[in-house]
Amino acid sequence: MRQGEKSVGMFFLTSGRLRMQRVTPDGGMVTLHVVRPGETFAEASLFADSYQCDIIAESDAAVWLYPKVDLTRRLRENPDSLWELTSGLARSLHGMRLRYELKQIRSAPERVLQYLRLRDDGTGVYHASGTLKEMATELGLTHEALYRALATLERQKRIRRNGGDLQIMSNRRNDPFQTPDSAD
Amino acid sequence: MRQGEKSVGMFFLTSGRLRMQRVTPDGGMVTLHVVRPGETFAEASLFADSYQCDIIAESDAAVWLYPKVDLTRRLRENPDSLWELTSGLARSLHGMRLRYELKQIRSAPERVLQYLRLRDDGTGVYHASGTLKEMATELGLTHEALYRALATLERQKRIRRNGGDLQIMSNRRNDPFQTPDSAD
DNA sequence: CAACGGATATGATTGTAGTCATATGAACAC
DNA sequence: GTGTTCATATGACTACAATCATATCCGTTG
Repeated sequence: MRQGEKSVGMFFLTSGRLRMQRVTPDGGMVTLHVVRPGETFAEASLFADSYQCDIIAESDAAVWLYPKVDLTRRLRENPDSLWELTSGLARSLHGMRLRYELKQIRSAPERVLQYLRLRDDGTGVYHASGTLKEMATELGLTHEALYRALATLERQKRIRRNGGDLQIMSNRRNDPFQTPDSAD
Repeated sequence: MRQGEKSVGMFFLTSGRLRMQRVTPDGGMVTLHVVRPGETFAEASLFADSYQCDIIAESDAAVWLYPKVDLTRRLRENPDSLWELTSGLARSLHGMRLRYELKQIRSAPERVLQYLRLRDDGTGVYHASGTLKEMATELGLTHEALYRALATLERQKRIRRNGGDLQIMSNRRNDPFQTPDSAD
């Protein structure tokens, strides 16, 4: 899909990897976003007449297309579906903010720990879905850095590992039953 | 505002700085998002009954509240306003993706250049609105790193500076008036 | 079985952004 | 005029993630 083409609708990526990029006036190339499976993209096409960027498949990829005309009609006729789209966008936005904030953390061990905390469902156990390499990519680290970070955290007894499971070790300081933690 | 409290609505920050954070089950603290002036936040509160995080004012701050009940009523009665909210979210999402992608670039000079390219309106001139320090914050760099990056880019003749203006120097390959610069 | 590829791991080295210190210039107060 | 504050700038040093190399373990395939 090319910059300036008429927008046909919104997409959902089922497999592969896409790169959204733009040619800048000075002739340079800027990557706007890398799309990974499970993501919707080009949502803005619903509100604009043409795409403002190129989309390149970095590998064989499969997408669903939500054709603009169908989708807008459906959204107009059925307010609930629009509501659903909106809440989906709000969720995505929240997710992006989380990922962004995670990247503000420079130290690899800290970043990994916060990542695990975000995924903590209360049990404190994170069962690595997929490989550590994938987790490294998601964290924006090289896999080597992730291995080292996990080793460091384990050495510091801040996490425990068995097999693919990662368990955060409690942080509570004076706890028998939890004292209010100095919150920054 | 505290984790678990009943959600009262969505906010818009006019001044100050807020930190959205969450206490994790292990007693640790995770920053979810730092809100800066001009941003809306807690959009998800429209779709949930309670806030899932604390919001702390890091300085004196002023916000507008869009009360949930009023807003939802208005959005239900007036589909156009819902449409507007949705497109706003899509735009915010796009903006976050840009910022995220920018952070993937590790080299400070490259990051700065891409940032300028994103802001290129075609003239190739970026008039620094605000200080360079603010720009550094937005780029996720220290101000020292930004000063050095700008100096480097200027030395490499990839940008030009006069006063507060930053101009990207052309990169075009087949430009008769320009030596082909190995781009990327 | 051996051979291969991939994930996991760790060691050695390097590049570079962060950190701390310091200097200059402009704006402003008194 | 002097003092204060802030943005801008640069130098010195450090920390640490990336990079490259190497090794082990495992599952698959022939």
